[in-house]
Amino acid sequence: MEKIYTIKDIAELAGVSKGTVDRVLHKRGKVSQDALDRVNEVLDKIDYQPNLMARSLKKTQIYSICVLLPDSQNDPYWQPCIDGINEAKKEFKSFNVKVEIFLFDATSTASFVETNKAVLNASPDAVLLVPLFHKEAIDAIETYNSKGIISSIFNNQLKSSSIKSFVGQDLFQSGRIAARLLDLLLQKGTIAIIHIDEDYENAIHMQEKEKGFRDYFDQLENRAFEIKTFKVKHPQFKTTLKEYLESNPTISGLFVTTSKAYQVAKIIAKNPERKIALVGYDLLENNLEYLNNKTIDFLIHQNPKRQAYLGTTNLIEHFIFEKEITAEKLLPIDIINTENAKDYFL
Amino acid sequence: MEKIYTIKDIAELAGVSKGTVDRVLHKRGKVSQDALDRVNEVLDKIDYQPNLMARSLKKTQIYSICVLLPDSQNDPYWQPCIDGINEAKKEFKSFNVKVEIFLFDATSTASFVETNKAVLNASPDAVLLVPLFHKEAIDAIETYNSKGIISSIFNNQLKSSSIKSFVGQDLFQSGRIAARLLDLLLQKGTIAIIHIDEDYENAIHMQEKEKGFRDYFDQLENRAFEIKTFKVKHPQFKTTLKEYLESNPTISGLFVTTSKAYQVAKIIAKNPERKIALVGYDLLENNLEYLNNKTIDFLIHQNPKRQAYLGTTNLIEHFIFEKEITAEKLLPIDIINTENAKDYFL
DNA sequence: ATTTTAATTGTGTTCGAGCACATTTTAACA
DNA sequence: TGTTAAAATGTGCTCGAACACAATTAAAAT
Repeated sequence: MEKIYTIKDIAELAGVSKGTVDRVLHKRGKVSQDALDRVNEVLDKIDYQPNLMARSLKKTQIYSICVLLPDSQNDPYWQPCIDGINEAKKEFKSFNVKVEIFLFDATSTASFVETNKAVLNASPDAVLLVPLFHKEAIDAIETYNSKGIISSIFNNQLKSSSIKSFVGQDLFQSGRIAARLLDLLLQKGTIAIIHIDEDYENAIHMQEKEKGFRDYFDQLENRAFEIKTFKVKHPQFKTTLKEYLESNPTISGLFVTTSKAYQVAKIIAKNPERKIALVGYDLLENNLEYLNNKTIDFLIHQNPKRQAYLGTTNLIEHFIFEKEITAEKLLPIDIINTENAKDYFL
Repeated sequence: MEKIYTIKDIAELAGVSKGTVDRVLHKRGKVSQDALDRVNEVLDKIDYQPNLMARSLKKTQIYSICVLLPDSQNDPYWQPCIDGINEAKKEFKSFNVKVEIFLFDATSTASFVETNKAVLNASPDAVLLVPLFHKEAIDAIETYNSKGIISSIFNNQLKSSSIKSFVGQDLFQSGRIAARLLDLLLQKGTIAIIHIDEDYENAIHMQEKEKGFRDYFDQLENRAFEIKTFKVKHPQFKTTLKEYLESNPTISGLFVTTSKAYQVAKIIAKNPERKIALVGYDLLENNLEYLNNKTIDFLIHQNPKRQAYLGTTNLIEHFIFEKEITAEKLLPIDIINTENAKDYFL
């Protein structure tokens, strides 16, 4: 247990006053070369760790962080994020940080833009956002950057030099995991990748998952599988998928790239004679229902709660502990079946 | 954003001095009924949150926590625990807590007892330990309790009213998960539960896993499986298991209840014509090797790092933030295959 | 050499809680 | 009623860092 040095200790060792040490440490005001050298000599010799309690007690500045994510009203996937953010808030409530949540409509680009404006209006020190809309997100992040506001993202990856941090999963690998599971479930046959609802061209996450999925089967020695892709949007969803399955009687496995596996499950559950293996995403209540009755075989957990929690704490700790912001944090990709599902809610 | 009250604020509101408020808050010294009522009235009305920075700045007392776990020299399973504890140490290094690690020999009851003595000698404020030896652990915990030292455990459950906290997994459920996976892999046939090395009668964790495993198959409607149990200790391990498998040619699945699945894998890998499904525990390097060459189909991750981390932080936060100690924290039981294994090392 | 100005260095207060000690009030007793 | 003991209450310092401001020293200008 090494000695813990204070500014006063350093001042004494260097033969100057604590004011001078302070000036050296914070590079403020003018210090003579002589004093500078003497203080630096001491600083080199010892490992000075500023007392964070004392610092944050003195500092009256309150850091402000805004978190921008989709409203869970339209998509329950986002609800756990709110919980994660609130957990982070609670954990650091004694510190000088204010965390505000801003929700936008995941179906509306305009809403995303507008909410970003509102965030800008609050002029926070940092923003954590879900960059659902590629172009608009880039714009927003550039604007934040130009105002000196730190931007971090979670859930989706998005390349931009203005982004300080990303928390999420390796979606390519995520696709591979789905592939491995269906390989195990089926051994051979035809599998369809189902992209529901979102615009495939703009949804990089779907593309990445598909790439990983196909990559797995491409690398398999025996070409026992045939992989198809099926894209469908909501309004005609039910009939279209039904027809698709009927016209492709060889399909014995489905990989749903979004959290909407329950919608697919609802359809295939109506025809229990035809056993179709089904792998999807996220622990929504609807999904769990079909997981428990074994219509869905596996769910892949994207851990939105932890993503939001880590994204938030990463920023908080940067401000109050001067921690470096972790540029990329990839969370484990959890495989969920009937038996371990409920453990993930604690 | 509600106002943050200080002791001074409360004193003014109640019309007393901050000394009196302090006495009320800490129930020390004598306070007149009148003053007590007035302060409590204010306290009821507002939500006073003591400033933890100020508190820990003032308090010079250093809390001491000892963590007692098996040496990873004999069993690499324990290495991640050390990492988890060090992570906790690092995170809270600015605070007045000292965390010391004590290692014992997992194969020696005497070593466990002795290490507990050493811990007692250090007279810490709390102890976090792995209660590997049932009787001796109970004894140690009782001793700690009698000296006013808080005891928490992780990895193994152990019932005692003197234990303040347990971090671990639901082992019964863990067995069920293994069962579900083998069900999926095989659909039908004979499966053997393999208990390696440890003394089954004293290893409750093995018993619980077996119970859960059997429970799953008992609840299955179609009795498509036959479940056997096989116990073996190290010296004769190799030949015994080989003979066992040869004399039971119908066995097509194995469930190894410890982290030693690689030892089993080594044997069955020698006879690749006979395909045997294998599910085991823990992300040891040896296990991962056989997972990657698909001799092991699934590993169940017991997350020792996180267990140790949470056990430690739980105690630290109790001391510095006066948080309640969480009595039981059950971690999710992660299912690992070739594709998601490496994600768990971040 | 003396004044003025700039550069450097030191001192003292603050943040909020905790606690020792000083002071005041109340109760007890002669 | 006065004295003393006991109970209650208030005051002031401390923790370490930050920062404003005062004090000192050095350099420049007269």
